[in-house]
Formats: sequence, structure tokens, C-alpha cells
Amino acid sequence: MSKAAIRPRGAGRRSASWTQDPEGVRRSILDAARLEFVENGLSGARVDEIAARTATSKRMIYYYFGDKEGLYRAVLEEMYERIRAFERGLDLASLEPEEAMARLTGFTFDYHAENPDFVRMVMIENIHHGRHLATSDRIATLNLSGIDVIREAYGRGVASGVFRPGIEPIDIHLTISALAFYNVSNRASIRQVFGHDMGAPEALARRRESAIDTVLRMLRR
Amino acid sequence: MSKAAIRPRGAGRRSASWTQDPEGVRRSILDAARLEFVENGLSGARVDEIAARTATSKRMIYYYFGDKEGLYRAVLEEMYERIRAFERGLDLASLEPEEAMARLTGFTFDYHAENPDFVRMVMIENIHHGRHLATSDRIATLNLSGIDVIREAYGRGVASGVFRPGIEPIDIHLTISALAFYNVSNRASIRQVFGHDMGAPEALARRRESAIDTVLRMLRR
DNA sequence: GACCAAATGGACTAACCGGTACAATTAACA
DNA sequence: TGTTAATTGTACCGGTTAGTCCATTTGGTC
Repeated sequence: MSKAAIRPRGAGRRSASWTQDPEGVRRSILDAARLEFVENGLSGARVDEIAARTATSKRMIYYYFGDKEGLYRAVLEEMYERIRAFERGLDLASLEPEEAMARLTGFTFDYHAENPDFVRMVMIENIHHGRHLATSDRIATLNLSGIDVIREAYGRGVASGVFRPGIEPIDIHLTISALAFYNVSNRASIRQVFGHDMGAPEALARRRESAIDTVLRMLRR
Repeated sequence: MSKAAIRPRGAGRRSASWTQDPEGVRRSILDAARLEFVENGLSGARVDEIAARTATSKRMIYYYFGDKEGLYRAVLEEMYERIRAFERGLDLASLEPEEAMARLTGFTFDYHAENPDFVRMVMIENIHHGRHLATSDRIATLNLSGIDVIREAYGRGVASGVFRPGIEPIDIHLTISALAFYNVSNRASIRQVFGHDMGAPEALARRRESAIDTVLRMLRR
């Protein structure tokens, strides 16, 4: 500190050598940033804190992501890409309509329960009115298509007579999402206000069954 | 600015006189704070901005609320007290069980739709893991009892045979809340990702009916 | 092995922002 | 009317924080 202050700019000692690793550095920054943003939100997150969690320096954050918001956007985009990959991994077309819907609901519920980081990030982005989703090209071309899966299974169910007609696929999706999302997003307030722990294994299991049952009852004749 | 800088501390000109109005000042600060917190979150909110929206000065914020978090907590508490008043205002005991549940769901849905500020504040508080709810005495003695209303109506419904037995009242509450809450909380992300506006009048109306229908189907034999 | 673009480090800064010091005024009440 | 606690205004401060400047090293290419 004392000597550094009188050394000419940028003339400080540095570790003898290092190896370049652009992808590793990028990855390291993104991981650190995810932790920090998910915990503290966009304005609550500290760039210095992210840098500290990283193997590299703050300088690199700005080198690769431009500014704090650019980094935030990158984290957000990656998380949406992951859930999209999850959705594409679902293979429900071969199942009976009821079974397909039950599985979709269960898997969606599980994905949210197992990825609270994703839930928190979506909450944070909604607080910001979806401003960063709106300005993201990667998100624009993402084509989140849980809806297509739903449309297909629901259509088959209506055709075979097990489901009642007249429901919009988007409404099915919203119901499934609401039940899965809320269970994670509002865990803290529910616990404080009702003393009920939605994260407890038995509560979670009961809630999962309830969600599946609720969706099926909503769809049946 | 120029002359002010060389004037002794606190010796600045002030408006000739003023009338004391503690309650008015408090009210004014709380209203300004609600706008700012709800829009920007706890860490995103600026005390100077709140002060600017107020009829009074920043000094008063610290005088009445101690610090930024104290003010945040006061806003949070007031919003929870309001929804509690709403819940107590519901008179469902005189209705048939199905009608009571339908009304409760509809009213809850409407309350959330009409009070996005409340929804946003709860989101923000959940991001903070409910830390401020936990340290609030006013919340601790609040006794949010939508649950009691549910237990009563559900019990009657089971007794009269229209509802199936074995459902926990808290689960009924969670289902209702999830459907009502999600519709407001995730509006922005749903719009960006699916191009669907949950806030549009017709979408809102359809969603409201869907929520009521879903809850009743969940409860019926 | 000379050259150069990409990648990296460390110190530094300007603005911002929560919170405070000091002084003054008001209003209740004896 | 004098006293005093409650209330209010203005200027200011110290720490924090996003972002930058300058220099240096790496590693591919010809």
C-alpha cells in the first residue's frame, strides 16, 4: 500500500507469469456473478465482490462483459438457455395425454425446486420489468416452447375425450408455472407469516402431488 | 451554492416559518418510500430520491424511521396490515362452501391484480429471504388468517359432501395465492418470453375464471 | 525470432449515497 | 410567559463502488 502509492501507474509487481485462458476466465466470472446476482439482485450485487470470488481480476469483468448490466444479462441469458435445454429434453410425445401432463407438471415442479437460483433470477428480472430480457438478442431467439409440448398433449387429450376442450395452452402453462414457481419464490414470506416451511421434504412432496392433481383436474372433463 | 459553502453550519436561510405536522410528514414519507422501494427494491432505492418526492427533507426520514431499512420495514409492515384488513373484511361464513371458496379466490385474485405494489414488495422481501419480516414485531402479531376462513369453509364443504376430505387448509391457501400472485409477479417475464400480456383485460378475466374453476375442481369430490 | 493482437494485472478516480452535525423553530404546558 | 421536549431545515462528510488508465505478458503467425 505505502510503496505502491508512489510507484508509477501500472508498474506494480505482478506474479511472474500466467497462462491465457479466455474461456476459463469467462466461465469463472459467470459463475461468480450468478452467485452474487442471485443473492443480492442487480443493484445489490457488488462488482468487487464478484471479482473477489473469481480467479481473475475486476478488470476482466469489464473486458469481457462491458459493464455490470452486461454481466447481469449474460447470467440471465445462460439461465434461460438452461431451462430451455431442460424443456427440450422432455420427451412426452410418446405418452398418453394424462401421463404426459402429469410428467410435465412434475418435472417443471422439480426443476424449480432444484434450481432456486433460476427462480430468484426471474424474480429479480421481473422486479426490473423484464428490461434486460427485452434487450437481449439471445433471449429473443430462444423460443421457449413448453407451450408446444402442452399444445400437442392437450390436443391429443381433447381428441381422445379425456380432456375438455376450450382451454388455451398458454393458460395451462401459466397454471403449471404458477404452482411450481410460487413454491420456491415465496418460500421465505410464507415461512415468516404462516410458520410453514414449503421447502421441507414432506411439504414439498405433498405440494408436488397437489400440483399434478390440480392440473389434471383442471384438464379433465 | 457559492455563498452557502462559506456560511457556518446550519446557519442557512430557511423559509420564514412552518407548521409542525408529524403525522402528515410520516404519511408523506411512507408514501414516497413505497413508490421508491416498490420500483427499485431495497438496495436500488435512493434515500435522496425518497426525500425529493416528499414534502419534507431527508433529515425527517432518519428522524422518524432511523435508517433506510427501518423505513423499508415500515412500508412492508403497512402493506401487510392492509391485506390483513382486506382479509378480515371478507365475510364468507354466511355463504355456501363452494360459493365461499369461489368468492375467496376471486377476491384474492382481484386484490393482487389491483395492488401490484403489494406483490412487488413481497417479491422484494423474498429476495431478501424474509429477513425484515422476521425482525418485525408488527408482522409477528399480525395473524394473517386467510387460513381460518379457508378451514371453516372447507370444513363445511367436507361435512356437506361437496368437498373431498384430506386436504390441508394451507395447501388450499397456497394454491389460491400462487395463481393470484404469479399472474402479477411474473407479468414482465411472461410478456418478454411468450409475447403474452397477462395484464390485458381479457387475459386477466380469463385467468380469473380459470383460477376460480381450478380451485373448485381441486376441492370437489 | 520479430511482430502484433488478444488477454491480463494493479492502482487509481470521480461520483454517488447513506447517514450526521449543528442550529433553529414550534407548541404544549406549568 | 417562561421552559422544555418535539420537530424541522441545511450543509456537510466519509466510505463505498462502478468503471478506467497504463503497462505488461502471452501466444499465434509469417
